[in-house]
Amino acid sequence: MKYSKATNYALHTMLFLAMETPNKPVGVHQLAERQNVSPTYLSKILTKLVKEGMINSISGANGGYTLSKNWEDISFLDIIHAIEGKSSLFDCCLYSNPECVIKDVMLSAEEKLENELRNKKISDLVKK
Amino acid sequence: MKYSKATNYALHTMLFLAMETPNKPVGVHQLAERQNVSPTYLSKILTKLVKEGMINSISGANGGYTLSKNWEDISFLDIIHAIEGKSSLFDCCLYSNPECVIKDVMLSAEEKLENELRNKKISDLVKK
DNA sequence: CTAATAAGAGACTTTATATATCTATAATAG
DNA sequence: CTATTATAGATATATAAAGTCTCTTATTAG
Ligand code: SF4
Ligand code: SF4
Repeated sequence: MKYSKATNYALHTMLFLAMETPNKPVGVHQLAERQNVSPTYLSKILTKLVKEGMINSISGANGGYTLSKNWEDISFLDIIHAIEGKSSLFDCCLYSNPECVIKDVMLSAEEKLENELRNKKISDLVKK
Repeated sequence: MKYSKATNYALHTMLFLAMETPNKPVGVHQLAERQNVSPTYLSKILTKLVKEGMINSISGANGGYTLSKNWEDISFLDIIHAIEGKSSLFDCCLYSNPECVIKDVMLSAEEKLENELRNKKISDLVKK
């Protein structure tokens, strides 16, 4: 079990954008170069962030990506969910079993992880 | 990112063994049947638990698996680590960067998850 | 001792997912 | 119109998970 590289790229891109001049679009080429990843692949990842409303994309010359208006509220968990999906880490075969003991432990542990990631925002990393 | 099925099988097997008469070996065939998994595959998973000293295996007629002496101390985290390995969930490209901000957040969140899993033991599920 | 039983080991196959790449299309600034 | 830049979809490659098969080793009931 590991976070995907795509999640890593998404987090770094958000951090880069947060450190840039606001409202000035940054092209995927530049973002990809800083992370040693192909622009087309990064583009595909960033499109997920666009669809979740975390960043805006601007086509055409001088286009690129900018952070969305509400970017200061975006948490690590939001970004991870956008890339990895929102389903639980633990797949139980019988969700209907109300007596289940294993599931409770696994889900409560996952909740601790998510709480921490929900409380950390990209904007926390920028404000010094 | 998801826990593997192998982890699921390992957790369930530990729970089954904990509910059985102590010291009476349970064969892999029986354990596999209860989980709808092939015996040879489950065997491969259980061998990992044997190597970590969590369970004992007994060959030959009337053989099978028993919990190890210290089984009451075995945590969820121990079992998960035995199957999934102990490496971090977050792979950072530059571990050497002391200024890293993303890594700190990811590792501290993982720590919260692990703390919870470390505090929950299989024996907690059996004692009523 | 022998035959049946049961775990372990290694090679292999299959399936699924992650990680890309390639090409074509759409939007926009100048 | 043309150069630039994002988006979409098909395809390809790599890696890992999940499962099978066969042979070996250990134990014990009889
Ligand atoms: S014990 Fe819980 S985790 Fe296991 S099969 Fe039942 S419901 Fe699922
Ligand atoms: S910022 Fe942190 S996570 Fe990102 S490359 Fe640097 S050390 Fe790694």
